[in-house]
Amino acid sequence: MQRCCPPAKVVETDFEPAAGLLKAIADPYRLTMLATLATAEDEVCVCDFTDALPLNQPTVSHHLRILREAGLVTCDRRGTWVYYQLAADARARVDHALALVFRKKVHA
Amino acid sequence: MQRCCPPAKVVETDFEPAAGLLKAIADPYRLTMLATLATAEDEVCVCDFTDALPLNQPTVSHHLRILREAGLVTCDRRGTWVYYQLAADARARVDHALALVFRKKVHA
DNA sequence: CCGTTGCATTGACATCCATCGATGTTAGCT
DNA sequence: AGCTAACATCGATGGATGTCAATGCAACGG
Repeated sequence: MQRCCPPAKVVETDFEPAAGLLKAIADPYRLTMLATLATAEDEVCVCDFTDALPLNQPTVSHHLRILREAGLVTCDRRGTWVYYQLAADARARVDHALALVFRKKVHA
Repeated sequence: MQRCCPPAKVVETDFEPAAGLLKAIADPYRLTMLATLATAEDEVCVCDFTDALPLNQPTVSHHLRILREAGLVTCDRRGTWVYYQLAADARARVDHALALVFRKKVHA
């Protein structure tokens, strides 16, 4: 039987970091949080999320923690309240991860 | 006690579709497959993946199915072999989902 | 102080997901 | 037809993930 094809070369890049970043984003509530922070162009208090989302407070805190640990948001406690902000390079980091994936073949 | 802040407005967009698309991508092996298809700029045989990845054949098939159902790749059976190709609008669909999230406030 | 309020953390549970062995299906070869 | 090869599907299993009640902790007000 013939070969199936000219043996294609599977890329060997380590996509673990990129996958981790995308995993942190791949949730409707976390996307809502990111979008809110992006459109606000400013800090947003945690209570705004707990008020607006159909989630209990611990769950909101959980999602915010994931975004925080992914480096996509930063938080700042002032008094009793905690304010979240979109990390300056959040969009850039995601774009970079995608560029790593979708880049075309490099022509010599 | 004072209010925490001028009540920020949480966006009400439905991010389920976007999250679904990102979830389909948020895996290192699936990113590897997409990157391979992108750099190949051509079809890639399933056997190339089963050869190159440390996964059994059913697992490779599983990941390809997820990408297929997300509309990110297409497949074409020719004889015994099945060739996968990056969907033409794959990159655009992901970019659109991200644009939905990271768009700044619309100034009236 | 003491009670309250806002948020984080813990522990438990249910569900989803990645992986693989076994089996099914389709195509080619003799 | 019978055999083999390539890929898909099924079923089971272990690990990851989303959710919430209970608890902890820090900051304010009385």
